[in-house]
Amino acid sequence: MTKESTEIRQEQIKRAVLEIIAEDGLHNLSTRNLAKKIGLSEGAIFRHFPTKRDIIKGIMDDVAENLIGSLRNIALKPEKAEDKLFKYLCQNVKYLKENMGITILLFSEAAHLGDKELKNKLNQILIEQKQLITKIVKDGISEGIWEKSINPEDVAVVYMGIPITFNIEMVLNKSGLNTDNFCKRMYTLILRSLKK
Amino acid sequence: MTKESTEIRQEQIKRAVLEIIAEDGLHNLSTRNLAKKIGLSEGAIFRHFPTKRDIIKGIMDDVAENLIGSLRNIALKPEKAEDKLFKYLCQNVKYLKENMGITILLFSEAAHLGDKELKNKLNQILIEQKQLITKIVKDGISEGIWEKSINPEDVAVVYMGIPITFNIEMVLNKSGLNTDNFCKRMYTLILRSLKK
DNA sequence: TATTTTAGTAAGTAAGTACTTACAATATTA
DNA sequence: TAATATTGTAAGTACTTACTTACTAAAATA
Repeated sequence: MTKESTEIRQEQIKRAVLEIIAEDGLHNLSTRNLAKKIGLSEGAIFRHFPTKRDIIKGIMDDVAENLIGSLRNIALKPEKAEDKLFKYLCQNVKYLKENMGITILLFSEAAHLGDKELKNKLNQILIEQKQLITKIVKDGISEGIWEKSINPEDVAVVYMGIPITFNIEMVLNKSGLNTDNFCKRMYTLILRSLKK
Repeated sequence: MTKESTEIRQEQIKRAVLEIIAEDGLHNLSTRNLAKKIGLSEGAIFRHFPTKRDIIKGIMDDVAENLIGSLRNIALKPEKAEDKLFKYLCQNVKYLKENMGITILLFSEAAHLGDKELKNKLNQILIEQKQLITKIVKDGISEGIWEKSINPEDVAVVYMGIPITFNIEMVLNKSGLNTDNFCKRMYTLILRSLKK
């Protein structure tokens, strides 16, 4: 066995978690299968992560950094709100498509409700996403292009459902839903409810 | 121990499943806890259901009958599309609120992907819901009150996200989200994207 | 009332879980 | 090169899981 640093192994383990979920389903996510996937013994897993929960925690932190980070970039740039909304939605959908396992993992953790720390992490991810959308909507209203009587937070709630529904559909009938089209179509609809 | 018929026990067991999920989380849904909740021995559970999966299957059939049944009633009635849309949304949200455990159960099963039959059952539930919404939108377009260039199926996708998001929020921060208000606010937004 | 069917129990089973332990091989550093 | 820190393994732990078995008590029926 070639020896690798903990850093590399941690990345391999987190990647393997998402692969197992996407390919074989969450019920196959055991430390045994995890080790098999990477080609390590089960004990080696625990050399690099103290518990299985810490692996999940690590993945959640990645989401907070990568997905939320890129969304934040889009939402806070000094661009036209309309363009930001479009880019935001597309980036969101794209990330979920490329990391299919993540959504399943996140919401399953929410469903299991076992761990308050994980629950809070997920909650914060969702809250920030909603805040960013709310911001974009407010920007558009300030620009004068969108109806000012609209409640930006309600728009955020409706928006949030779109990537989630997208992901559920992908999980249920792995049809090759066209991301580009999906993104544009949803954008068109949301825009209709925003415009004056 | 008083003896009860299989019919009664089956209902008790299904109800107990939802209670356990809503109160203690999905990770506490074991046949052991199930039996304890009802006050039976674990073996007795298997007198009335051949496997644990069959219990879940039974609950899914209930959803198909009760929720989808009532939604179908609303969607197919000869009423104004606007009124139907509102009632549909409210009924949907109300059902999820009263049967909190159900959504968690359904999507967790989707996430676990273990059983193709369960997956198909869930898929059909979602497909029919989308079809009903699509129908209402088409009705509104026929009535001439809604923009005919809109794709009714896209509206259905956006719509579907709303009850799901609602439920996720409920699970995550059991705040007493006002159902009436929630329903009206979301309705207002969707209506904006539909109107000419 | 006697018999048969049904619903219950206690105790077990095999398989799976996350995680540990004692030790060995490999890098890194002195 | 020798000492040390690090990463690996095989085997085992205690526990939980869905489900079974052998038997018993209570209804329903003849």
